[in-house]
Amino acid sequence: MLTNRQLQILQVIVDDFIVSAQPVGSRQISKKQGITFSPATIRNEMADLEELGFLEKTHTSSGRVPSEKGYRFYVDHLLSPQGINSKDIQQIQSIFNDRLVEVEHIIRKSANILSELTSYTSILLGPDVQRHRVKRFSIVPLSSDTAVAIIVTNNGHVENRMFNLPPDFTASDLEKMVNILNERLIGVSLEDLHKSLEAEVLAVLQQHVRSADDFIHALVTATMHNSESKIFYGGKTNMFNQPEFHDLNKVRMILDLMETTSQVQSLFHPNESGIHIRIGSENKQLEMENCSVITTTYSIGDDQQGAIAIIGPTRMDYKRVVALLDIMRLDLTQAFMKNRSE
Amino acid sequence: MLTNRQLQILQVIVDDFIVSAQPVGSRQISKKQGITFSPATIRNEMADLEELGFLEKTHTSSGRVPSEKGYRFYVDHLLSPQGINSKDIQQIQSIFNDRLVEVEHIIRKSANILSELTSYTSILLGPDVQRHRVKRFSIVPLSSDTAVAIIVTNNGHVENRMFNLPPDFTASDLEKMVNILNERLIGVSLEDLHKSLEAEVLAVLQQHVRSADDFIHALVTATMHNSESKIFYGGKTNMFNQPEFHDLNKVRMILDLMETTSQVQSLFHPNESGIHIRIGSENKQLEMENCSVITTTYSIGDDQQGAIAIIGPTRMDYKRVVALLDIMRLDLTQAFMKNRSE
DNA sequence: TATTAGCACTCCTCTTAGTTGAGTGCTAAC
DNA sequence: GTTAGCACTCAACTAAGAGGAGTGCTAATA
Repeated sequence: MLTNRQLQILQVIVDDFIVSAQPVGSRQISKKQGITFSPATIRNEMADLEELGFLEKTHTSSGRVPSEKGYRFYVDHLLSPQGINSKDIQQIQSIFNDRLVEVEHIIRKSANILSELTSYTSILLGPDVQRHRVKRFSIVPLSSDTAVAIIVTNNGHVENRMFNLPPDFTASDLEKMVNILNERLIGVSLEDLHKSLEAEVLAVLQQHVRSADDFIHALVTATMHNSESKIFYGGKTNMFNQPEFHDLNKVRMILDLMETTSQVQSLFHPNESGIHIRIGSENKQLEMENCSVITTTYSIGDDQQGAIAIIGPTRMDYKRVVALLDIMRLDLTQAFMKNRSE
Repeated sequence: MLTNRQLQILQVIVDDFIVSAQPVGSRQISKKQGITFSPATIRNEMADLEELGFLEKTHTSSGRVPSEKGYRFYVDHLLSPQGINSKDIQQIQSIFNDRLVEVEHIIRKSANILSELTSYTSILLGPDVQRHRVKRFSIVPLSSDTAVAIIVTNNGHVENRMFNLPPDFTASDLEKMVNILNERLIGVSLEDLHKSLEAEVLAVLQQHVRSADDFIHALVTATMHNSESKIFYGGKTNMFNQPEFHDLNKVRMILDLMETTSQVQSLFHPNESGIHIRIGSENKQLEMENCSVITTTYSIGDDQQGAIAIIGPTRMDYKRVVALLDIMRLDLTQAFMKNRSE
């Protein structure tokens, strides 16, 4: 159990290091407001805190730097909620000024504003298209041998894909096919679609329409392929500002990670509400060992969910980011609720 | 006019510097195959070439480095066409193995392979959607007050956008509207669409349908907004490999430029066929003063055009990149022709 | 007993000086 | 016209020393 004084010192060190990025010395701490004891006392306490694993030194005679355990403790126990500047709140509100209908635009704008306000990198996940339900199928023939299949979902998302028509395919075949699809598949979620297509619809189709296989195949790949939710980035190069990322290799690894959809997806914890903080090696990705990732989710009507992540150095301004994410999450959720009931 | 010997020396220097990234000295040149004269002679020639502006020194007693003028001359007069490794050709061909129907997949794959083969950054522009023609309109109502408008183009591209339905809008209104749109606008190109909508269709619509303005507005913004052709990147972080980009600021500026659609668009010269090379400050963007950009175009059926750009340091392997782009351009053009006539 | 002043010690950082080596320009000989 | 020779330049590296921020420990103090 830490004493009050130790808590106080740990807090000062983390707070100071977050803004200065420099090891914090005892003299420096003693000059802080609220600190009533001498540098020597602080040195003793720091030695204890180091022994307990909350602090580290960069070399034998340097000041102290928070360890991952130190950040973790800070985040869990010392994070007093912070108010956000009214100017910043205004900027967030400006996302919703335009009365945009499209989910995508709102999310894109949110990503940019979040990265601007935090000066870190933001990643926003759009709604998980897989859980949308089919609202309407249609097929538009383009030429004698190609056509494009279109699926509209209940949330207004549109998936489409071109496919080849078999040579003996007629307009009436097409019409029959569309009718069958619309009869059978309305309300099926996209994630279940390929099952339904193959199990239920294929047999019926084959009875009424010649060579339906190609079409079913195209439809299956169309819905399989775009399985991931869309990803929006803000401030991709913001990390260049951080002194800990003056190493080209680190930056490169993180940028490369962000180009890999699967890696980005795994930064999030779907189905967990609230705000989550992963510090340094708590992240599963090796590339992220110098980063902290703060994530949260927001809802987009129904049971649809989106997610937000902020990526910064472990020396991140947790207080501010948590506060901003909290506002953002609520505002987005609210905006999409209003949208729906309009 | 340069003497043969000067040409020879300039060529050796550029060729050498392209692979080594180190200033080239007279002794080093004298050891190259085909060089029969002594370092002292070479030094004299180099002094002349420097006076003529083709070479530069990094400091008074360093070897020589090509100037921009030197690269320009090299590119214009010394670029012997290079054969490409059969393994590389095979890799390019692999793009077309899958017999993909979708233009987008082919282009995406091409971007990746180009960046891999060159170890530079590649940017591919997809077809200019603005020149597609309307094939079919449809509107799918989602709820009592929202609907999604869908435009399918002759090339199988699908644009869509949600909009709000006026409160007194009925299903028959919707049907009428769609019919009118399909009667009047089939065959209109997307770039002319908003004109046609406002000039021709709006009046007709207003006669038959209540409060059509909102819808027209949504349709106009839908087609305006996605006006740019899609951009695909390959090897965004490849430039980290180049020693000239060990400076964080340079890399950052270029990465930021690549996030700005308008800036990226202006790298290209639409409507100019063949291969174009911009060296260093020949690029209009200040961020690109250390880069060379090689661009070309390919055709996607009809009069549709796509474009390719490779971005690397001015010390780029022009020979190889030009050869690769040439193959790529032809293969893409051919692939899309085959696709259409299938 | 808890706190603190004092002091020796550590180690990073910055500066200066010296060495090495690759490369040049110029001159004079071939 | 070409080339060998030589003095000179300058970046890059190494070594040594000064300065300074900060620590840990000891002993004095409240």
